[in-house]
Amino acid sequence: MAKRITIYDLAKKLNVSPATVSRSLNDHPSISHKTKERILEAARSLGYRTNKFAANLSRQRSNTIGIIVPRLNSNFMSTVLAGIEKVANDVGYNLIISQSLESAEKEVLNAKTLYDSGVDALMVSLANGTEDFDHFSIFIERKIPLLFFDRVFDLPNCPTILIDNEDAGFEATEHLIHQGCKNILHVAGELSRNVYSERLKGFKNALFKHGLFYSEDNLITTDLDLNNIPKVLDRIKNVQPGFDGLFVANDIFAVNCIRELQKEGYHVPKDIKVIGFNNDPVSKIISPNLSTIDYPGYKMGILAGQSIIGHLNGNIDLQSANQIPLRHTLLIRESSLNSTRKNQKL
Amino acid sequence: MAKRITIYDLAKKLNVSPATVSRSLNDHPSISHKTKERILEAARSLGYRTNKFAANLSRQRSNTIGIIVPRLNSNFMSTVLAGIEKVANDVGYNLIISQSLESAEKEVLNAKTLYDSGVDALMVSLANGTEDFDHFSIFIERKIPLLFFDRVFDLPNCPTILIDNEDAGFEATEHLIHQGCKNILHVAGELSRNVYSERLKGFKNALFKHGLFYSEDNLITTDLDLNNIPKVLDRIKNVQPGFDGLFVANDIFAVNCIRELQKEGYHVPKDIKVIGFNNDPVSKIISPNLSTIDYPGYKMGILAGQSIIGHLNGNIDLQSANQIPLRHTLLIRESSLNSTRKNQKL
DNA sequence: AAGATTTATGCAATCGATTGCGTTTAAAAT
DNA sequence: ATTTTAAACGCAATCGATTGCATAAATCTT
Repeated sequence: MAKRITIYDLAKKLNVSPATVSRSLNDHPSISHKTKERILEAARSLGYRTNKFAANLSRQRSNTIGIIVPRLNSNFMSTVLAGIEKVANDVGYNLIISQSLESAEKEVLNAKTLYDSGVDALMVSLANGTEDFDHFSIFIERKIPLLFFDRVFDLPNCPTILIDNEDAGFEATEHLIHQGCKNILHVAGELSRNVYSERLKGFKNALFKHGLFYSEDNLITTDLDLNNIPKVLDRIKNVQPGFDGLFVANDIFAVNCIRELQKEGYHVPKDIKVIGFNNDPVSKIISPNLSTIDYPGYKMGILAGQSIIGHLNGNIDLQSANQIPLRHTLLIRESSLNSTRKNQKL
Repeated sequence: MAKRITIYDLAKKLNVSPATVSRSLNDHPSISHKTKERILEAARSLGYRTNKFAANLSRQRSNTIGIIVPRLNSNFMSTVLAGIEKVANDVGYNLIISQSLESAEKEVLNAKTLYDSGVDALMVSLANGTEDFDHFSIFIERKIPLLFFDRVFDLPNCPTILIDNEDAGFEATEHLIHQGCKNILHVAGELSRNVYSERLKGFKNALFKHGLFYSEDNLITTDLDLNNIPKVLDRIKNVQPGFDGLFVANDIFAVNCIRELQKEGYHVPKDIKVIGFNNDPVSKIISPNLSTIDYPGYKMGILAGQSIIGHLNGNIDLQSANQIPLRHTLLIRESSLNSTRKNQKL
């Protein structure tokens, strides 16, 4: 109905200058308490709302943080986002979220759009397909804070937030070994991404440490899409000597493997012990419950948010710590346990 | 490094007016092909990027859509968002996503912020706590397209996208009845939200149609947070005659109920048949597989996105259809089946 | 070749808020 | 009462792109 009201309208109505109105609205010290009150009151009653386009243009910032993730609809990712949104929202920042759908081209496009949109900072979890990083250089040149989380890449001055995937992979594998596994199959994601290559490293290290043999047979790399399950089953059924352990880089994939294995008559953990990664809610739903690595997504989001906002506010405190590590936890559940006396009920 | 370059820089360098540059960049018809080429080329080589603050201010729109959801980190919601993001991104719109965390106050705040941010449209799935809708009126006054999805409210001229929850609830319940259930417990969400109240309606209708008795004992309303599971278990253990059916308004809650029931020695579906809602991935992981209602989240996102973009572009085609219905599907799986000869393996 | 059209471009106002600097007014100092 | 100092406020430029209208250049008519 009524036109949108501006500081000029307020100024005219109250016989002051637009500058005074602006300063009042922003609680500038050099405005008397009285006039501030008057102006705030008028603004309230007339339903004034600041025009962010103008404000942004003027002060060259948007109070907006851009985010690029591979996909929104994964439990882990949406949990991280929830964490980021929480802290961002608390300090008055908006989030523009876009997904690369694992495509490098889309990631490039998204980065451009977000740059154009004038985001004050950018947070990225890399697509599987991403090979080069030129699309981020404009952010670096323009000193726009850039942060990677989970699927990271080391760029100068860009904080990264992640767990020690190598160590986690090591722990997971060693746990299986402790449970008696001698021949373990590792299902990894795209090795171009740190999270998967690191976990694989840990896997190999553990095998090596315990004198177990590693060959190509012990590894399947995939994009972890569920239609790759048959590949895993084939491998398990056809490779001799048979596998007694399975370490999957992702819980969703792991539980689906278990279901398929069960359909084929395998008994988990008796015939083959399984451990996943992420502590996705499904891990507690599957029977037997899935052992896994807890990967604190929400906390990661919180930390990522705090770090970037620290940057934006010029707090040099934590930012010097360019690598922010997060603690993972090995969760031992039924799917990996050596069934000695564990067979009564569950 | 170098300052950000503007149309004025381009204009000066090419000896044309900023207006010409602007028009070229926007492929305005009244610019000759030749100069357009020159300008585009220069823009490219100098790395010109449009300043959206200025553009937005000038043309009073942002190419941005605001979204408020209860929470990001639910499989259903993030799937819907993925769908919205897909279509929005394809036509050059950005998404600002915020979560209300089921709090009415936060929803109000988010709405204000998004309004201030100058979103061209707003899409909302309501918080449990929301009771009044004044925070949306400014959008309506300003003719900013407003759309509700999933958790909706009927406001004049606001499209809503949802499935027929009443019908779905009815089907789910009737299915249990067909499987022989005589005494069904329904676990509902907050009845202030359409999705849950409608499902309850369907539940009651089905009972009524089949001559089954309904009392308060047959209903538990909760916020569907998992720490309410004990309530459900208590009810099931203590009410006589015992329940032989369980209809839960949400798969996650349902599968956790099943797990707990199993721990207490109940056999699903023999002792009690269970059906959920949403077709969350976990429904296929739980053993026995959970019967449920398929709720096409991704498609909902796509439709919601298309609808709002249709509005923004002035396509009156589908928008007159203010209620966009989505088809749900009853998925019959093991958790609800009358186990006649179904007991061999699974 | 002069006028009528059409095609290309430029001028300048506009979008609304911010902010450095200068000016006025009020309070404090002497 | 006069000068200093500080507190309040206004002026006007600025941020960068858009766009209605006017004008100049090119093309077409006859």
